[in-house]
Amino acid sequence: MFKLLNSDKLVTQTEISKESGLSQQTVSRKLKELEEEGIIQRIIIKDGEYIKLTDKGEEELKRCIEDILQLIMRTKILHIKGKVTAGLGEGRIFLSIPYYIESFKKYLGFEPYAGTLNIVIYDRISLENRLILDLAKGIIIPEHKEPNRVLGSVKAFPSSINSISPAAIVIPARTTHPKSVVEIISPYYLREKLSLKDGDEVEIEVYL
Amino acid sequence: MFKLLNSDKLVTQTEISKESGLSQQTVSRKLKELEEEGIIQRIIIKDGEYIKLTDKGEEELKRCIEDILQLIMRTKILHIKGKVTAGLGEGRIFLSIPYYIESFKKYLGFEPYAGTLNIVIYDRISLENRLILDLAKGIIIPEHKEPNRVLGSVKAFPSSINSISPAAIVIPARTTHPKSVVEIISPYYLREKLSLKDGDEVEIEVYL
DNA sequence: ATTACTATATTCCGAGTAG
DNA sequence: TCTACTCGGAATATAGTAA
Repeated sequence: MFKLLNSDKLVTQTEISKESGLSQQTVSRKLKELEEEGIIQRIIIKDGEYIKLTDKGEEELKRCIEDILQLIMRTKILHIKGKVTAGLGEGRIFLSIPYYIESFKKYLGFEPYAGTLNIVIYDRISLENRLILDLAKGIIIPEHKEPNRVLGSVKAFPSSINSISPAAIVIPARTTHPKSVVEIISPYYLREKLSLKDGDEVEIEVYL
Repeated sequence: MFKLLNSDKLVTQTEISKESGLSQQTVSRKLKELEEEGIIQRIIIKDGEYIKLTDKGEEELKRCIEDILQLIMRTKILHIKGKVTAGLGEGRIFLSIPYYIESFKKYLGFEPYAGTLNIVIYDRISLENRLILDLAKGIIIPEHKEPNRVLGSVKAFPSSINSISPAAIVIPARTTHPKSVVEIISPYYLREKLSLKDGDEVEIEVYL
């Protein structure tokens, strides 16, 4: 049932019924209820219907994931692997702003080196774990208003990279990054400390 | 209900009942069912019970998270299958131009092998997914002007091919390709690495 | 084909209560 | 106190159809 729910494709209740093991009638009723609750939006035409999650629906599902995470994250460690890449860095801008440097020191306990290490993710598991970071709590460095600009909030996750710590994945609240890139800060110049060059694979352990 | 489920603390069904809004009787029955299904493990004593998720339970919950992620992911995974074909490659031209090689390294995190793998799509679903790529953001390798020529921008999507990654689908901004062909780059010589010959079917996972 | 209504069948919940 | 049973009523699912 779920898999077909956020499709931009035309689906029929019979298809959903087969996939979910429920009857077509139950699917009909459930979809109607979900629509009435504002979880999904439907366009019904002669040959079937188009179904889309609403923002509210997305929020609810994110809450579900958070609840589940609370449960299974006794292990509290996620693994993300990827390859070192240049550029793409919004993070290095943060590292030139005293407010963020002070905040990292205060919230993470270390003074960050003046640049970030950018990692491109290319496998499904790591990508999923990266998406979980969007939903997980993390350490929030709060928004900071200055006379002529607003410094947006940043979420950070204490991590180790190739077994070196401390380090942290930082995710700006407003990012233009694709979800397949993460930025690491650390007190060390990691490229040197780990002898990394573009394309080298690294393994990140993220502590939730 | 959930929050108390993985506790190493002693909990009573009345507590869970209050937290979940269900009756103590229902909690009793549900816990019994979960235990019989092997999702949780319980130690019941006079003052309450200790409840722990089993490995199976944890797996099931992880599957739930994956399902939900599939639904809400802006970063979606698309599947495209097709058959290996020779020629048609505009891509191999890119791979002889240093600017593109450097850019692929920078934006994708790997140094591409000097040739592309061309895939012909022949089924409706894959074709639809291919068309979605035209609309999706992807990773843009920007246009580059040189004294005597302009190197057009290229859109890339991190992918895996027959579970081998890293790899990327590359789509030139100005292409003469039909929409039913995609070009893959990778650090590997994929034909050899995957023992492919013309006409072999491959499955591509694309990360949006 | 579709989606969805109505009436019947099944499942589920919780009050009372036992152990 | 605990957990867990029985059982009647409520909620939910399906079969048969309508539109």
